[in-house]
Amino acid sequence: MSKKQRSMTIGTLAKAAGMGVETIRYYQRRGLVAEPEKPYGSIRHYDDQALGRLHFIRTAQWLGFSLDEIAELLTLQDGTHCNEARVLGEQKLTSVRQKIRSLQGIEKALDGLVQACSAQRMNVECPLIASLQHGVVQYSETETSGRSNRG
Amino acid sequence: MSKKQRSMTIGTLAKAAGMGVETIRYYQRRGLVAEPEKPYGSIRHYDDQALGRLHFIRTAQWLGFSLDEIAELLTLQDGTHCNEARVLGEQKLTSVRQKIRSLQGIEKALDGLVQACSAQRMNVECPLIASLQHGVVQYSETETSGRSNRG
DNA sequence: GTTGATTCCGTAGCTGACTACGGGAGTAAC
DNA sequence: GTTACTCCCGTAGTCAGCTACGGAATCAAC
Ligand SMILES: [Zn+2]
Ligand SMILES: [Zn+2]
Ligand SMILES: [Zn+2]
Ligand SMILES: [Zn+2]
Repeated sequence: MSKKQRSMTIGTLAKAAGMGVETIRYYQRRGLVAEPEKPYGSIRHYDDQALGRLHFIRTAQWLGFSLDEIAELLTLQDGTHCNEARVLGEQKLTSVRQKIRSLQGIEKALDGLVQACSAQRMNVECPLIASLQHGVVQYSETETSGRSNRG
Repeated sequence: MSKKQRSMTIGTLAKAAGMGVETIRYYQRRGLVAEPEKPYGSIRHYDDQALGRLHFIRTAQWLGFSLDEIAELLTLQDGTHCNEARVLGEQKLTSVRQKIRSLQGIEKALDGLVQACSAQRMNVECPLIASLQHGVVQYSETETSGRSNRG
């Protein structure tokens, strides 16, 4: 109880949520947040519930969920769908861990190259460049299957 | 010495490099690989050097370099620019480590949520959803400043 | 010497998550 | 009551890195 129900314009809401007005409109178009009724010859007004939804979206996004996935999460909002939510969370967790592993492989490889670079003193070739040319880097490129790391 | 200088069409080259023809053409447009002369009324031919360049690109890409950065790396190809190459490598290494750290923060948060989800037995609310709504997750969101994880 | 795949070339489309533009209507400050 | 911001709304542009399309020319197989 005692929820202060202040009413905001979209600009105020955007500022409160730390995002741009256009972003909110975009979410509305995507169906992620509702567009409140517009009083005749006036302007739409938003309440704290709308702000909560934007928070939800931002946090879920930070956790790696796409907007499509967030739309799915939002259908579980009543909190009675623990199993479904947990499954989505677990899937995301798996993919995050995979990303971490593949980035760690890359880190190892890059670190090796940079160190070789620092160490070379009499060689003509730069070991880093040479490795890119002759493919000395290996470290389990496997799962990322080609170009890595993004997505 | 003893470099077999077989001559390939773009299709063969693409197959050898494990990428599509269109990708190679795209790299040509971007200036990452050269387009060999086209004999009058004939077809372009590619050699092992071209293949090497594609390998270079793919490996560098796997290491997290963008095509623009790869273009820069390619100007250092003669191997006499160790310092420049090393600096680029170090920068990339830094950004990779940053990504890993922020993903680890996310992993921790997600793991916590999933575990809370699994543990709840008598509560009405799903803890994962509730956290997204009320913002219980914190774990140093700092450096990624907003939506995370991508880029 | 005909069929069927490849090459060539320019241009256009895709994904995801925004971001910008333009022009009219509404609102707030002074 | 005028100025200056903000809202509304539809459409279009951005970024990276491809991927697809279409129609002619060329090549490889039989
Ligand atoms: Zn359910
Ligand atoms: Zn749950
Ligand atoms: Zn130099
Ligand atoms: Zn070097």
